[in-house]
Amino acid sequence: MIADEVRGRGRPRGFEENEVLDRAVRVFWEHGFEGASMSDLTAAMGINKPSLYAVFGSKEELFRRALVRYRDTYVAYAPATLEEPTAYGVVERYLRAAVDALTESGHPPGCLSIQGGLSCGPANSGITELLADFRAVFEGALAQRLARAEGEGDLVSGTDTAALARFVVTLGQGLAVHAAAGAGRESLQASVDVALRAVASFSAPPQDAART
Amino acid sequence: MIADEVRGRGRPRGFEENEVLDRAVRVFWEHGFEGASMSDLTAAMGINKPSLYAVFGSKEELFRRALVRYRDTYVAYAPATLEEPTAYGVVERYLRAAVDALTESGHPPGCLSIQGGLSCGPANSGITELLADFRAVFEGALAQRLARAEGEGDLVSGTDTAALARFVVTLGQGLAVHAAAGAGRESLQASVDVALRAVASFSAPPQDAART
DNA sequence: ACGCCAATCTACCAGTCGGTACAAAAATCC
DNA sequence: GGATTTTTGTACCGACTGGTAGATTGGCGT
Repeated sequence: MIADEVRGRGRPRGFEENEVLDRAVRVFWEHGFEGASMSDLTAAMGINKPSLYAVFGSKEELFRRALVRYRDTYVAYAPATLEEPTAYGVVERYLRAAVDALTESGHPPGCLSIQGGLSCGPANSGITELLADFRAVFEGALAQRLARAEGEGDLVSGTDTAALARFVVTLGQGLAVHAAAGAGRESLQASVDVALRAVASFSAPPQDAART
Repeated sequence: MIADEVRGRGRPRGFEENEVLDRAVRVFWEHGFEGASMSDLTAAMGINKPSLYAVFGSKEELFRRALVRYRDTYVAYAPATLEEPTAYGVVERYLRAAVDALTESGHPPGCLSIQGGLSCGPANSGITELLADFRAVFEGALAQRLARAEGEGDLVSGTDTAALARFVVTLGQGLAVHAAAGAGRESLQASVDVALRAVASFSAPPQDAART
């Protein structure tokens, strides 16, 4: 029995937390941490500053909350791709899904973890690190998945799986940069076509047709 | 006879234009357009604001000047790579040189055209576009070079050279993102190793061993 | 040596930044 | 129906933003 709506004792809130957080995500996504002012944020969220500070504490904490919300809402596809049975399948599904997500209509193009604050002023360098750590999480998970694939004989023995994982996420980040600059979905998918050739060159041939 | 030092009639300048511009490049490179305040800039450049405004006009114009200076100083290697005789050679040299430049000690890691302002506040969206255009220039030149390579039989006939060019610059931008986050040179070069496999798969076999 | 003129310095501008004090408003508990 | 408790709205805080006015400095041509 989870009762998160505790029937408070004072005046009830006039907004839902995730709802206003979603709006904050959009503003940060579009303008970055420093480019989004508190006025922009409160205007988009439809609440006043005191309410915002009462719930989220500070601009930086709001951003951290928004980043988590962004992950759960918009990047849930990424870990799911790791469940594909083959390494090639994982990479293909991830890159295809990434391009679709980066160019989906209905939200800003690109990726919050890139747009949010690749570089910040001296006071906000913590944001840059936060985002770098955020991106590193999936790279680590992908590297593990590809290492497993090599162990399973799914990638040719001796494959540098860490380099392959880094290649994939590096391309993914480049795709995010390009998407944010307005590149179309088809042209990005064409880049993915090229990248998949590299991945294919590491994929072990089907077991029933092993060479030698 | 070019006399750019006109021996002025009033008090001579106490600084050299390119010298202070170089310092501005570094500040923008590290903190981005919005993250770099005029105080940061003047402090690093060693001049006062009125001097700065007298020479450069505004923060945005200073950034435009800094970007040109950056291109001439730090990205001169890029167009030079197009002179390699083969498409594979062009791409390999470009990506290798890019990684070296992105991770070179003595200046901030990464690339000004990415760090400078991937996203900006509503007032400075012009900076974002300026940088996107800046990046697009090399992509266009590379696409042309690869198209020429296909015509010369250097790439297999029917190769989507535009997609290949986009793939290469997309990876390059991903490398810049990774480098800015502190990735090491070796690990980035390992990613390039992977990427080159894709490029190799488009390279026509040596003429003296043409198939069929 | 004097006047000219551009470059420099100090001090300042209005506007915005992130963040808050305080009182009115709206719900529950007794 | 108070008294209590929490949220909301307004109005404000000092600090800093990009950008400038005006007096001063210093090297040149004459």
